[in-house]
Amino acid sequence: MPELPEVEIVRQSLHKKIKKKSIKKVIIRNRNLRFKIPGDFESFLKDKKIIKVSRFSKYLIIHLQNEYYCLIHLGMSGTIHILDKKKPQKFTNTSYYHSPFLPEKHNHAELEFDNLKVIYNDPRRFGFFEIIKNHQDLEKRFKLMGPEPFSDKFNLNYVVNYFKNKNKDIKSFLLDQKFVSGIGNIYASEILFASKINPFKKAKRLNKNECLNVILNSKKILEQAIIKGGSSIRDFKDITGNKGNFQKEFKVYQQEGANCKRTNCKGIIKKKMTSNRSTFFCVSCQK
DNA sequence: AAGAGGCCCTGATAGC
DNA sequence: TGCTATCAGGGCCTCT
Repeated sequence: MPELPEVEIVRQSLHKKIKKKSIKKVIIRNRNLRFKIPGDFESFLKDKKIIKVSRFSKYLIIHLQNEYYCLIHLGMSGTIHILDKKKPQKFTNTSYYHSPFLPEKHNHAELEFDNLKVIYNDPRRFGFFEIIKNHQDLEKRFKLMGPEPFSDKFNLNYVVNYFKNKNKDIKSFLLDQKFVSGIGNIYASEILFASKINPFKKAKRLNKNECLNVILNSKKILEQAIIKGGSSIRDFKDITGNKGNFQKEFKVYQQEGANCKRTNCKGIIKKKMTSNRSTFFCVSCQK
């Protein structure tokens, strides 16, 4: 669910809250996430100081002392909540769409600090944790993935070469983390609308200019989403914390049946399901 | 080897 | 009311 912009919003507030603090206690209530949390997970974190929280793609990276790293992937439904023990009534909500109240169920993991608790909640359990024990392994871990849209590596040469002879449709490539990292189902549709490209066009059929538009719009839309605090498509009516606003900017996502927002376009927004995922696009101006 | 599709899981909502 | 079906922002695995 959370794509790069949402994970970045979580990162920013998490970093502010826990940097330079030491983990006093680790509680795992349910080890059965996307991947099983190993039995020695707690010992890697306990009594370690947080250097900083960074991010690659949709992964949060908690930098621990001694070059240890704890990766967190939120999957589809993972959220992170911070409970301030000094003000037990109030939650700082680093998730971008839940209500400010801590959910009662599915709080699978807790990191306790002196006056603070970080709680990982994930109903569907598609998220996961991963411990990485040195800097080289961290680099290796993300080397297998494509560049982020913001990276200089995500340029015209890279994309044009990558798409040669590729018979898969362009939308699938935007979701393919080996091609580009951080884009998910919402922003893929939005990027292709902005680029006036039909999501089901085969990648090898894209000309240079279309490739360039995909590159530029990927950067632009993700940047704007971060500035707007991410997208909150569910449950955001009661948020007092970091409420996202980018969902107000959706041009096609969840806009099935609406008129195309492009001036002078008379098209209708259509939704198409392929392999259980929805794609939204204008039938008229996306060629 | 690339590409299509199934599957992991729970919850919210729609339709009968 | 209570059942069933469908869909949700991800990504790994298997089959062809």
